[in-house]
Amino acid sequence: MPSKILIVEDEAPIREMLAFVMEQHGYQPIQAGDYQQAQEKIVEPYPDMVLLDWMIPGGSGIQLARALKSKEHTRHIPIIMLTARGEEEDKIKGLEVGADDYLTKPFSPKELVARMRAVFRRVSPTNLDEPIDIEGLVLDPVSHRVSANQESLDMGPTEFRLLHFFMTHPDRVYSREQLLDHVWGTNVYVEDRTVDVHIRRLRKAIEAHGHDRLVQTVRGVGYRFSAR
Amino acid sequence: MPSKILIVEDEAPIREMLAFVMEQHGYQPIQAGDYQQAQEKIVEPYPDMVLLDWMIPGGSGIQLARALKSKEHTRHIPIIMLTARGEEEDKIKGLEVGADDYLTKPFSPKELVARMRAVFRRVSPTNLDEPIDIEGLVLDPVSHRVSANQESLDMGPTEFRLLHFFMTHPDRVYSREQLLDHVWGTNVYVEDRTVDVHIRRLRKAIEAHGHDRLVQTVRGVGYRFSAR
DNA sequence: CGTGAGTGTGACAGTTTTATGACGTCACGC
DNA sequence: GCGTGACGTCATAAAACTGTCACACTCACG
Repeated sequence: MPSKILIVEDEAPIREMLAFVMEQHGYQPIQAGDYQQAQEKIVEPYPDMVLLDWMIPGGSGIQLARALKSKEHTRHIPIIMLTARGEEEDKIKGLEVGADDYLTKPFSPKELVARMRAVFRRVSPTNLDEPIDIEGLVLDPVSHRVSANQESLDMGPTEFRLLHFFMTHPDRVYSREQLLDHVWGTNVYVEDRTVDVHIRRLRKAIEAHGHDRLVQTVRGVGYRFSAR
Repeated sequence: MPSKILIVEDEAPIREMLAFVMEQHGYQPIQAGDYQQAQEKIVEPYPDMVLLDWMIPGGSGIQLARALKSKEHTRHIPIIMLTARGEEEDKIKGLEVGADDYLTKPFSPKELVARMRAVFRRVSPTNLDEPIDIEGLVLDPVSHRVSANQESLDMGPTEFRLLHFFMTHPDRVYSREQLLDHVWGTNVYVEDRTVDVHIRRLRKAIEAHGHDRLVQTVRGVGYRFSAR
């Protein structure tokens, strides 16, 4: 799941460089050259992090940070400030306003990415995931493993996600489209019938243990996961 | 059985808040405002976990952590450090001393509880300095040696740390990034793929004894150490 | 019984991800 | 200065996974 990173930086070359670095590391950059643009980009789907140049024209970064941190829906979005050397006071102010970290220019891409990782790690709550057990079929999100009778089952990543979705949403019929949305993610274009194939693979993976009945076909509608 | 949680925090309001949160979640809070008090509270019945503010007057948190981890009866008690923003080095030190996790203030009660659960889950089985034996593969943290069938195995320092981390955190997937954080340390910038190479070297070091299955690849996610 | 729509299956070719061997560098002890 | 061992990075080989098809099979209904 590529994270959306909003880059607020008025100097185009630097902005482009940042965007490039983001792409290199699997993030999805969104660029804004000034306060105005930034405001416009902060709409759903919200960015997962903001890289905020402190000195953007048309309003200081502090305003944007404050605006972000004061609204319910954007409060949680972490902000990394980018400051020029020696703007110590700004750093302090920035942290007070709610920035989560800062970097002093010039910085290396490596350092930036490392900081981003650290911030992400810090702000994202730990998984509470407990193992899910349905009819002896156990899915443990922590070890990322499915097992039955102490034996681990082998399956591909997609099958795992599919099963995970099913086990957390049992006893309910989902159309192929809904499954695509939930398991594959929105904005992924794939044939409906692809779901069938993965259902098949999932069944195959768990059938050896007599659990294939758990995945049920509802003709004309979709699939359901249920212990009956 | 409510778990006793020792809260070591000098700022009374924060301490009270923590105690309140603990009660809300069914834990039994024990409060200490400084090092001295904390020492006094660490008697039978021992607390089941310590929330330790790093900057307590009358002795730094590190001392308390070290004291706890050096005594037989308290060695196993997990410690969660509470640090102020930006004390990166302290975190590292804290983890070295034996803290099990850390939280950066300010943090949400939700996050705290989540971390606590995670730590409980993680630390429950293993002790710190005792040799760890998994499937005949024995790691002695004290002598810094690994052996299988009385034969000691040869591996580089990084592989040893990696194996040590794995053996103390089995049955859990870790992404390459997480492994870098835990084994290489934060603020070290190396490529994700470097982990692969060390996994390779680790496997090679232990495979001669039929233990290579212990290190498992979880495609698209990372690696896991598990006896299956 | 036919029929047609809806599903199950096995195969396949393209991609993505991981395993592996090699290489240059660096720190250290001789 | 010279080996030596450990590291991180690369290029390439090897696996594993994916989305689609074509075709077999089922089921509901006339």
